[in-house]
Amino acid sequence: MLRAIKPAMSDPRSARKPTLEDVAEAAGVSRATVSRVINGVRNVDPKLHAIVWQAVDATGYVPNRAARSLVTRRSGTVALVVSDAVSHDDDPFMRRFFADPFFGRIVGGVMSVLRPRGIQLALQIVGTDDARGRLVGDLGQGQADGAVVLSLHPDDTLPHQLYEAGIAAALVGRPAQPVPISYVDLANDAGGVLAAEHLIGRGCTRLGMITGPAHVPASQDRLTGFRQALARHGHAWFPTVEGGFTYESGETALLELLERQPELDGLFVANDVMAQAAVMALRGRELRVPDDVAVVGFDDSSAALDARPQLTTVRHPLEDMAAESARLVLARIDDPSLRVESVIFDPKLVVRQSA
Amino acid sequence: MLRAIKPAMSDPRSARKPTLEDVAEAAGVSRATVSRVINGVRNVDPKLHAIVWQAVDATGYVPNRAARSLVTRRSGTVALVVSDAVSHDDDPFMRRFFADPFFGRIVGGVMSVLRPRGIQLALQIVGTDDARGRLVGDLGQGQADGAVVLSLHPDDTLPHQLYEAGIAAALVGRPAQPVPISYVDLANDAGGVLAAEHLIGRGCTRLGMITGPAHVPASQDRLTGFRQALARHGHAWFPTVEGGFTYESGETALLELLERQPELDGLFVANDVMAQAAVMALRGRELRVPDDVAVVGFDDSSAALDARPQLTTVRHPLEDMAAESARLVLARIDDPSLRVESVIFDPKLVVRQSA
DNA sequence: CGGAGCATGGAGAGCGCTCTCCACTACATA
DNA sequence: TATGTAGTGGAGAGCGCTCTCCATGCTCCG
Repeated sequence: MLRAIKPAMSDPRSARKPTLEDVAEAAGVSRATVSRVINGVRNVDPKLHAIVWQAVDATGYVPNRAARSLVTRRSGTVALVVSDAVSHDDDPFMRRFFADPFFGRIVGGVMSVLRPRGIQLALQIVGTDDARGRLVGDLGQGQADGAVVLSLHPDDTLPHQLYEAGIAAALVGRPAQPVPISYVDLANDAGGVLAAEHLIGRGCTRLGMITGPAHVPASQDRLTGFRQALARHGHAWFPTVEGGFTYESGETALLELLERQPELDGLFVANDVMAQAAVMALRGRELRVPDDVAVVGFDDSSAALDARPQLTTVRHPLEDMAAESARLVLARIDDPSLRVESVIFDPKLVVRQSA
Repeated sequence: MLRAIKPAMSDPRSARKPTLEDVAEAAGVSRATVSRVINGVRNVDPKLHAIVWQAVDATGYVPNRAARSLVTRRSGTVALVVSDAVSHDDDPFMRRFFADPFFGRIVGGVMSVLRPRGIQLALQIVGTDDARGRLVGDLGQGQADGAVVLSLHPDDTLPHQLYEAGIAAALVGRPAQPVPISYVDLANDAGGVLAAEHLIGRGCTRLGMITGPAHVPASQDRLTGFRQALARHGHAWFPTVEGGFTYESGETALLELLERQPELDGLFVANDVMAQAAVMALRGRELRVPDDVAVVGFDDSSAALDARPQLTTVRHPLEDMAAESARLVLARIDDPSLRVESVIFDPKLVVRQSA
């Protein structure tokens, strides 16, 4: 007596998935023709075209991505790489980073471009140099066709490695070291200008600024814009204190600034977290915000809303920037010879209570 | 005269990537042996082992994932699926969702499990039924080995479709409709108990609750826990008003609640956003928080920190839950016959100023 | 000393797909 | 009728890998 050799088709896990071959047989054509129809290439008789699609429906065929990318050398995937220089991979900083809306807004922006084109988004986090090396290898091998890179550290070597490896990439944020890779960025200097003009418009005359770390390009640009706008209005000089983008550094910086300019009535802070700290510290000194000192922050992060009074701040169009970075990567994948490009977005002042 | 046929190796894009074959040649062994070494299987002479790794280094070999998964039928990828029932894919709700730390915390939790094992995370957003169908097809074809699913809508059919298709999956949050898929969840009822006991501990006697939508399991559980804990303390009845988890609904609900219980001195609200709205509305009625009415929220979201006074609230261990869901998927991929499992996490009360 | 038994490495098939060739038909042109 | 020219579909190679078989060489015991 013979036993059936075919496995039970009831369990979808063991059921053999239909292949191109099966569709071809069902449609009575060759594998190649089915492939042509599915990929919409070349001249296929419209009659056959219809028959093939019918067979696809009937068999429930879904193309096998692995097989396809093995031959096309395209994975249909773009990686979103978060690169940071932490000592170990489970750094608490990363936890904070993920919990920050910043990350989600970028994901949303990138997805809005990728999804309509049926391209996958693969998330990659690299904290160590070792991980970066592996990532470059994997991308070079075609694990993804390109990468949108979030470099969180100014000394990050990843952009350069990606360039060396010839991987299609775009950076979110101008790289600290010039590197021939396209990037999107915010016109940080324009943000500084916005802050300056708002404070001057309010009638502030004794201004000051808490800057970000001097080696971060965005910090420099915010300062430059602020300074130039003030200069245009005749303010040749104002005190600045460098902060580290953290709450504590904002507090310290404010106290130092007050020492150097006790009459301060207008303050620009290079990010919201430090601005929030500054506002708290001002109130601790019995200075009212905005009546005694008007404060403008930067980022429009959740810190701006947590602060009391809520912060007037400079806002990134982050989703749009992320979307554009995805477009840049896609363009580069299509045509690697494309010239390196940068797209700069304009910030917007969000007026709340602090200024 | 002969021209060199080999392409210039200077451009990494056109340079042929080394394959197993190349490594085998360099090591003077067969392809199969190299494969064995790289995958760490079976008995390979330690001497050859060393030689092979040396050849891997020398050639800069990186395995081709597509080729490998074509034969192993494993992609080495887990999908993080966000499933919602929106009319079109670019719903503003999605924008808000991505900007919410909730999303990032889950990504972080899932990554913490996947990364050490070298497994990719692919992000998938499905808003329409059509997209859901395609997703199930793609996953069935092996685009990913399994999926962590965030179902944002109680009527979502995706979990059931995944089960039908035999795809390894785990849900974050108990499904509204029972379905044989593992899930992680918060002990929402325990959260209700925490809130009740905190309010009673403060001496509140005239209690009330603003619940979430009745059809959302989490809402029901929060109410149940709160009710049972109060009952244990002799509070047989308290007024409840149903809200919709939105700011506006919280406002409206509070006003209705005050009408039914003007003497209210203790309030439990099923999420922070509504709680924040309730606090504002209470202050608008000249009722002090927490002195006149103590308020406990739920989620420990950014709304809890935005509120003034800041909210005492019930906190999810969201990262841990997400990590566990990833573990469940991985376990199921390894052994599809595993029984369906649920892992319930305990919430924690975060005491701030509102109660 | 012969053969069983085991450790080890190689040969080769084949995963599902794309894409280059090539064959064939149909029609126009010489 | 012989030849040129599209347009169309099929045959088949091969992408890079894993894994099952099989051959080989060795040890060990009767």
